Amino acid sequence: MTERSAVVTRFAPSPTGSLHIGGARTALFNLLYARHMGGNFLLRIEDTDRERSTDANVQIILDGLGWLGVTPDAPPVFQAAQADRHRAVVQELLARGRAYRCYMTVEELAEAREKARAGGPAIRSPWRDRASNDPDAPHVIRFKGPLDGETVIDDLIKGEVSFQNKELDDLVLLRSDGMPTYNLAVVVDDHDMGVTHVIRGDDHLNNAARQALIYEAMDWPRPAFAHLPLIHGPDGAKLSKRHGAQAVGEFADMGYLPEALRNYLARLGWGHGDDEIFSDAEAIAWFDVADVVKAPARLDWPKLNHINQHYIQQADNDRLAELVCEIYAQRGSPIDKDQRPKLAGIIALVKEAAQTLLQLADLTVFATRSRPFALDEKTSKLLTEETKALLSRLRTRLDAETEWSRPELERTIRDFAQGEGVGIGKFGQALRGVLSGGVPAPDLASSLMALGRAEALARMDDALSLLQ
RNA sequence: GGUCCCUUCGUCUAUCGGUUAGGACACCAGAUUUUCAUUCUGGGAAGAGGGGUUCGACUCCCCUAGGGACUGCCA
Repeated sequence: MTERSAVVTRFAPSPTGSLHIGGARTALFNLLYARHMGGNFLLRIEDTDRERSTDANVQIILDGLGWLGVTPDAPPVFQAAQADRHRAVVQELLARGRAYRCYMTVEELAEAREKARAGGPAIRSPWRDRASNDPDAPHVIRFKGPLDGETVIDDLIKGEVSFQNKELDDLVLLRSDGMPTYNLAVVVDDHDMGVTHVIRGDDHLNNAARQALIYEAMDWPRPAFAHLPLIHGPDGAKLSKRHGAQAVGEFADMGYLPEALRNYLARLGWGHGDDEIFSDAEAIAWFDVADVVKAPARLDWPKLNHINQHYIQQADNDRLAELVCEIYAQRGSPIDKDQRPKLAGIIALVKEAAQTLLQLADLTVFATRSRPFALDEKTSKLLTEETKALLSRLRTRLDAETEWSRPELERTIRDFAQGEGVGIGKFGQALRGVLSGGVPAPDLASSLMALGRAEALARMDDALSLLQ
């Protein structure tokens, strides 16, 4: 677009709740675009609503972004701290005749609003053209918008969007308690922070016109706007709690890897040909806000799971072991630190079947449970005299195994079946049950590997003696 | 109600006037198999509807329908 020297984007969440998945994607797109253009990505905490903003929520946002790997290039700017600057701009607007004091009561306002909704014109305070200027009486300061003409937003995603100025009401700039409002604060802060590209949710498209008017009134250059469609739930409705999760912290708790969520989010509302799985570097090289899809996208759990599974396969086993340990701890059955290398080995054998870290943890349970344990009903039934005799002989063979490796164990099992003149099916399920106790386990050779010789043989002994 | 936005397989998307409308997830079938899963092969599946513009529209314009956002001294 223009020849601006350096691109500056920002993510501006309000700490009145947790960091939503939609917000996380907005932040990601801001980051990707800034990186793509070789610019900077900033974070601004919009805490002008003093009643609902909390430090805890600020921390949640920071933690969430950190976990996702979408971190700003500078410390966050806190909007409320800029209140003096905001007020100064309002004074300037007043001086320029582009704002006015409004003394309407809440009742009068409610009435005007009702009228506006019933088909009347946009809200315009009767004080707009009144001379009264008593700074001591309770009042708000409103923007004095133009009555005619139109305001055009050249949105990078939506294209040209025009608004009739007469439809735009005179928004409040300064509340009666002297605190600036959102629409004023964003404009001032974006200007002060040198933001060149405002990339934010679709829900702000209407505000863009009002904000454009403020830029104009201050004779400030307008940034480029890009309004992203919102993320909806699987049913097409606005994403909410009943859809499973909305806070990024919840996605972490559900066992998603940050790089998987990043990849999924990037693909949600944006595409690059047939590419589905790509690295951060590729995303940066390929991403352009102008390519973002105009329509809202729905969150699709199965696809997220699939991508997550892919990244679990790619992930380093020691890292996965550490994450799985955390899950064990959360579940109230922590594992000793020195067991971690062994856990990593187990993970290597079972991870192909895991779509989430929670599932990965489940898949390791068979190997980490402590002996002796009761056998499940199904396995008990399988253990007939005949099968036990088979397993007993197999135990001898395994005990004599010189090399405890997967291919070797596989061969031993095969040879054993052949030598006995039976199919693997004759004892395979029973052996699995004996080794695992009935919880999910991988193929026989892998299970034996995961347990190690001593543990595997001990478990067989347990089962065989238990049922003597 | 008003203003604004959106509309390609079930879902995410590719296509930037000329394609048998491609891919991925999901689904179905088959193969492999000692459970579950994985893996492999194959399959069904789309331009909301109606008008234009054009030699030719998914692609450009208009209308209708449906969905969404906003309509606060919230952000």
